[in-house]
Amino acid sequence: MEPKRIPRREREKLRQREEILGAALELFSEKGFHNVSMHEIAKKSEFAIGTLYKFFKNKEDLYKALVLERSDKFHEAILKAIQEPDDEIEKLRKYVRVKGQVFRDNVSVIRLYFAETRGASFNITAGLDREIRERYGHFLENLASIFKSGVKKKRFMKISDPYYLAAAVESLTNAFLFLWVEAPERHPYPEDPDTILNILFKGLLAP
Amino acid sequence: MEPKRIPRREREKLRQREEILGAALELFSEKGFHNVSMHEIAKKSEFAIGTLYKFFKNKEDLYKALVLERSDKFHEAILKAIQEPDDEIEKLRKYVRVKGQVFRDNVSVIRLYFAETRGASFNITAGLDREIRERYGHFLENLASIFKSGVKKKRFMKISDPYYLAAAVESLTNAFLFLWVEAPERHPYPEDPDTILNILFKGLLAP
DNA sequence: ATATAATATGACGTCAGGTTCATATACGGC
DNA sequence: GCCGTATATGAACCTGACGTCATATTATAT
Repeated sequence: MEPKRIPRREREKLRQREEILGAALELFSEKGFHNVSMHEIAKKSEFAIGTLYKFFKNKEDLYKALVLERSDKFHEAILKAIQEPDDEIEKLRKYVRVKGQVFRDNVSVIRLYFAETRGASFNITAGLDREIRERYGHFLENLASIFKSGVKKKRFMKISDPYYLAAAVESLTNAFLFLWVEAPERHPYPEDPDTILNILFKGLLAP
Repeated sequence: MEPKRIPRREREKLRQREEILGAALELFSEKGFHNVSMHEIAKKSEFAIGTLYKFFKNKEDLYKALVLERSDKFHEAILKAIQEPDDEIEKLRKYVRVKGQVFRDNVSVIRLYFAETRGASFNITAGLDREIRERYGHFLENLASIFKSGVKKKRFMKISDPYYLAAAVESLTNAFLFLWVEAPERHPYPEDPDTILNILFKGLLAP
């Protein structure tokens, strides 16, 4: 009966690390990389500056760890969720629903996510850029496979390349999330995933 | 017969201002606001630092002028283009085509545009943020009106709120532009606008 | 309880970069 | 060609933020 695999000391360290990253996330997501100082992060997380440098070799390293770990967790959650249903349509619905859920629960991570997947990745000097894009590419491939199998099973019409369709749902949901972040009351993220998906599912052109 | 309304001196000044903004655009679009120094801009534009401060009261002011003026020009070009055709479908096609055109001709402005409309607008300390979003909002309203009249004329099915449809085409085209910027050879921005629009026009679900 | 090792602290050195301003240069009228 | 005004210049100044390291504090072992 050993619930704690990791030595007490190590666990404490991890907790501290997490504490720092949490404070950093709030600050970065609100003000961006360059408008947050290590002093601020130290103060918010209630550690001394020197301590931060125990965990991360510099500011960029801290940021990189933060973005990578959080976006990994986030992609994992979504990928896991869409593994489950068998039906492609249900997969898409679940994707839309879970993405909304995850974002709702981690509002501050959204800004970082947008900041790093769209545009302004020059926030940081290279490096992170490449890694993030690679993972994002994998994520899209994964989404694309839904469309591929959907087309194969003749459930979906072949209206475009699966990869482009993946990019399309991604950007479509992002658009709704974006509207929501901007004006939560005016544009709530829809409860019913079909509110978003119908834009894809149904044809716009009158027959 | 007075082709030059503006005194020679003034014209010269404007030319200089444009020169500075041009150099700044290239630098900012490549490295982002905080990774570009006034010294760099001065050097690239071949003016003394002091001269920059003749035109702009500080770095933020310069950036703000740049982003606002360029994105205005850009929105104007697109709006003007979609005024012309009468048919809603043609309006959308023209929109997709012209947006691609404008972006192709001003690659460096893309990154700024993405950086400021999506995410990372915390690049700068407030102010710009609000103005950009307002203009972006207007732009979307304008797009939305296409869908509104399309539905009214029974050319379009009422698959979603016009404003959301506007956000959808916007994000859809952005997705393609994004792919293009990332890998121009692998994902060229489509010549035929319907390659993009079919995702909207045709229904994904098999009947 | 004491000694020793491990860890945490934050004052300070250093330096990059935004902004200023005294000086130099160009311009225009006489 | 000369003088006064307007404009351009870039060296120097100054703020602020990163990262270090000598010291203090806490934990562990005996």
